[in-house]
Amino acid sequence: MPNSDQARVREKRHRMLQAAQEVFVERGFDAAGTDEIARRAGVSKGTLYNFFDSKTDLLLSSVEAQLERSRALVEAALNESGDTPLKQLVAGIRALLLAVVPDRAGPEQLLLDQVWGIVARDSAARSRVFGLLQAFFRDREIELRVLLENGVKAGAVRSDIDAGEVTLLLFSIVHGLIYRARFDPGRIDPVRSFEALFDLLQGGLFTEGVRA
Amino acid sequence: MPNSDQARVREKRHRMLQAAQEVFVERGFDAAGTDEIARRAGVSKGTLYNFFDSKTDLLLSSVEAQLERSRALVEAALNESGDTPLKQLVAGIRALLLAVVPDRAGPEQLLLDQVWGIVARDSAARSRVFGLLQAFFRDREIELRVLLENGVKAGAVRSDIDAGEVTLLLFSIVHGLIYRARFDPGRIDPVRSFEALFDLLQGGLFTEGVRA
Amino acid sequence: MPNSDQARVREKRHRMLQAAQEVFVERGFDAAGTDEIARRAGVSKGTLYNFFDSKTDLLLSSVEAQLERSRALVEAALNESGDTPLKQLVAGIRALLLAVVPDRAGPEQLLLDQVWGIVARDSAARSRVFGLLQAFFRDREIELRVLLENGVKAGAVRSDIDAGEVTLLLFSIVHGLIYRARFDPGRIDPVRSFEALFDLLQGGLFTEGVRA
Amino acid sequence: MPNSDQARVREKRHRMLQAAQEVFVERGFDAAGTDEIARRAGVSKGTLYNFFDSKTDLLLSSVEAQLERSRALVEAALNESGDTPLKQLVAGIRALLLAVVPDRAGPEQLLLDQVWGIVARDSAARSRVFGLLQAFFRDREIELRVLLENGVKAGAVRSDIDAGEVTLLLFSIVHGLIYRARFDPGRIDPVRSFEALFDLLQGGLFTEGVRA
DNA sequence: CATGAATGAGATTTCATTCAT
DNA sequence: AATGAATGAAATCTCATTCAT
Repeated sequence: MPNSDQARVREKRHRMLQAAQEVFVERGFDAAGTDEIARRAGVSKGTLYNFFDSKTDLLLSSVEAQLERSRALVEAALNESGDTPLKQLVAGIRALLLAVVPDRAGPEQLLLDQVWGIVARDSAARSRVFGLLQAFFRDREIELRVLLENGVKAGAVRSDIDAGEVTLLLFSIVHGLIYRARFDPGRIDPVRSFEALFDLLQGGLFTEGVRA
Repeated sequence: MPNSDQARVREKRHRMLQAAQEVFVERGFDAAGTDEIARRAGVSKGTLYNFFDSKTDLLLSSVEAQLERSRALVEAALNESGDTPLKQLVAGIRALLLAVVPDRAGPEQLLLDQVWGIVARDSAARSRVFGLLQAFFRDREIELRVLLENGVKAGAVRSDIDAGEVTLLLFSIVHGLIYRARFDPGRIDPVRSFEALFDLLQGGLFTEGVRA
Repeated sequence: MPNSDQARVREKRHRMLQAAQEVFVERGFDAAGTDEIARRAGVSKGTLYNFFDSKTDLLLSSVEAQLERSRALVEAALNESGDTPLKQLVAGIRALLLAVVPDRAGPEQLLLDQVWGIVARDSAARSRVFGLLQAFFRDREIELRVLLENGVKAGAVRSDIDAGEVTLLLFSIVHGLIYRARFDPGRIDPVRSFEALFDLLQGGLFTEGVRA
Repeated sequence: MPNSDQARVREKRHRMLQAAQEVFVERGFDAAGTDEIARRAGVSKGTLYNFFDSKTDLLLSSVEAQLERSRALVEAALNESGDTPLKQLVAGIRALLLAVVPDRAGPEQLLLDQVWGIVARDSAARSRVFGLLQAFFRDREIELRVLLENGVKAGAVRSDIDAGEVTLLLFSIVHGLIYRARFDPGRIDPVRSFEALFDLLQGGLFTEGVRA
């Protein structure tokens, strides 16, 4: 039954990544022990190292898996979003935000925090994680820039803008609000702030209403 | 000469923080050794521990010192900035950006990266570092919100906005561009993007030109 | 075809011993991995353990196989050697030397090196390997002592000697030159030194010429 | 009291080497644990690693110390030996033999066994240990060759010999007898065999009696 | 106050061996 | 008989922190 074997292997790998993610987020990368990860995954340490080269590989593979989940969430949101380019655009940005805000999407979003301490000391890890993040955000940007351009064509977005530049700024606000909310959660609610942003842009950047 | 003694002590403390900062940025917090920090500072490890409680304390104290330097830079920029509220506002935001972008302000700005691995495992550190960052950014926001409100009074800024909200969004863009530029430096130039933002806001948020 | 089966089994066993020998010599016993041995032999690790009880057994069996090869080399040399007892004696000693000097007989002769680290910690292994070596060298000594005694009878060797004692000393020189050449290869050439020994013994121990 | 400090440091280093030597000989290099070495030396593992770079360094430093002890033993024997070159020569060779035969000089002489497994996998260790052994035996050879040459001048040694060659052969017998006695201790007594060698050489190589 | 030798808990990773298929 | 994934004990080495001098 090679088919069932493959499924079991995939499931085991998934369990290990899941456990790793949890422990990394709870304890931080360096304080996380491979012992605990293996125990939570229900495998031996040896098996852990059969699947992953090192603890660092385990972290970066977890990041990879998490980005894939976020991608799927945004994709689903885009498919379900409204019928005008502007509604789709707003839905897409909101989905991205919801997919990566720890308060909403769950603590596993804090996994990315753990890479910054690694990239300072490990150039191979730096290359890999930077590549992953670049690819993820460039793909998301392309999706949304298309929607923005459609909005321009439909007359729903100011036509004298540089769509790429605006997309980047919108994404930066996503990044920035999330970053800020991390250490100032009592004051900053990224989702609420984003609603306010849409209101602000309406009449400026946007020529028609964007609130649901 | 107690005066000279005090100066010598302060200078020694400064040297230790400087050395710590360098090593933390070069190697990452966990890989950084107190041995090397002490050696670079020209003191013994015992002395290091007379001044700081722990390696974590050393990191957080370094962060504190760096935020103070950034604060001074922004203050200086505001004092030298133009004579209209809008020019002052733009100068202030630009100064903040320049003060905290690693590419411009130097690699020591990467110090903050090292904090995220710590806060996951040490709640006391989390409280302290979050407090520092909250205070720093709230103070900067207050300064700039005042300028924005002056801009409203002077008719240079749209009057139907929530100044606090807009300030937060402008700051978020600062955060977000810096965050993004870290892992996508070939594509993102935060300073250039900010100039583009001002152009975009002109005619929308701003009612008059903001470029120098 | 049970006959062909037996041959296949023997050949497989041979391949495993060959691979083990190579890896032990290249990496040292403890650094050698059963994974690599199995891979080089073209079998699975499970098969390896069907043929051999443990990694130690694999090493000692390799030693055994190598001693058998050396025995065959010496036997062949004796059969082909000259017609006088003295010529046969010299040929036999030279053959032994050539069969066990790593520089001439190949690096597999270094296999025995790996044994000394094992015998310190494993008394069962010690018994087995000491037994193998004792048997090998006693057999060789008996062969050569007979030749020496024949030489005495033929008047080619001083008659007032203890043949057993002299044989032992000649063998010790073989051992010693090989041992020394291992760590001082630039200075010691065991084969050349042995020729010099024969010259020296001529006129003393031997009463007639021994050089070919 | 820097003087007393130095002495304490030296004594501590000595204790660590002593403990290491014991454990290496008892268990073999790879099976020896740094934990046990530290415990027997009465220091912590950290201290062990303050003095020695690695377990391998600890082994090679132990070998170095042991060679120095052997050197001192031979030197003392030479100083106390008889008044004729021949007596000194025989005393020197006997002292060397007694200094390095495990049965007589103690089990620590088995330390050298442990290096052969290391040199196969560690070229830096190989260089170092080969250098140590080369230096030790070359120095001993020089000492004894001088005595042999003095014996020639005094007419006590055959004058048509190559003193270097003969020295090497005598040393090889030392090596070889020790090697052989290791795995065939019931049959080989190196000291007795050496006495027999002197008897054999008398009248051949030596022109006068050498037994005390 | 300063020093730096000593500590020892703790972490990652390896690898011989087993056994279900 | 053959396979190779899984095991998990074990081992070296590091490093923040202390404290006697």
